[in-house]
Amino acid sequence: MTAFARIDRIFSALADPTRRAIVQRLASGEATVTELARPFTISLPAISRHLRVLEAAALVRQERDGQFRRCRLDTEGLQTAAEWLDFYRHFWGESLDRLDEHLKSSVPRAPKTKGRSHGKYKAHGRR
Amino acid sequence: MTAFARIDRIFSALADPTRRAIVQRLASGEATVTELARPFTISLPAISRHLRVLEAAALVRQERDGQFRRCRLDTEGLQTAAEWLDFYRHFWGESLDRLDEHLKSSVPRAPKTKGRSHGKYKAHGRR
DNA sequence: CTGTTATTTAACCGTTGTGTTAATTAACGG
DNA sequence: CCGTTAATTAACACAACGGTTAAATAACAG
Repeated sequence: MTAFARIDRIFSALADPTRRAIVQRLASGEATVTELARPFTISLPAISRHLRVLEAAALVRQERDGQFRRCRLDTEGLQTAAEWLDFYRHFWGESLDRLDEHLKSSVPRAPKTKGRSHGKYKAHGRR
Repeated sequence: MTAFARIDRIFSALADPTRRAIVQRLASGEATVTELARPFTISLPAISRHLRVLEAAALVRQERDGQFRRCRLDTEGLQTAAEWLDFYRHFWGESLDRLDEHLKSSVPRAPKTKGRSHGKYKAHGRR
């Protein structure tokens, strides 16, 4: 699986409020699917599918336990997302420094960044 | 604006690959809308709307500059998202410790977390 | 003024996501 | 076995999303 696909799944998964609530709930300990569903008004199948999305994003792991299915947080997804955010957050910090340098060297405005060598690329994976 | 709404906008915004690409691009410096659109195959109006979404999420700030509109990263959104992730990531770490303690005190399995006092709540904001 | 460039607004449309209910599979308990 | 509980699969409805093109707005340049 490509790094892009992983990031995409993680942020798509976290975009849904119900799924974020599930992550929050699981942060305080494991739970079965039915237990997870209880506080919500939505149906069990809906929760079940949310869990599959979370699992595909490496945000949740499920483990069969007889009749039950115990769900736990999977740190990997959270970690990956946090790294993505931090990377661009810090990158931005650095470029601020570079911008500062620029201003100090008496250049009236930052370069227009025109004529870059980006190859045209499509809007990536469908959604 | 509630904290929940802010988080929701941020993760919804980051769920789209085009919007993440814009964030990435802006990490290396400001750009106008047309400049941002260039590497993509999608139309300018599409980019324009993506930018409004990013702005509403405090991930991008726009500033009029005559005929142009200069776009820059807004650290606030990235920061907020990173904090959200870290909070639950660390919370999970702590509860692992608590789980460990539990196991060491010869309890066969972690408590079932039944009969919690969660009030039933709906699936929050529409999408 | 007039034309050109930059960007947004409006109207529309196909796809995807999320919810539902009904039916199915799996495991337990008498 | 049989009934019950846990969870998933299937089939469907509907809102929201992200794309498009055409038209509008804004600022600049002759």
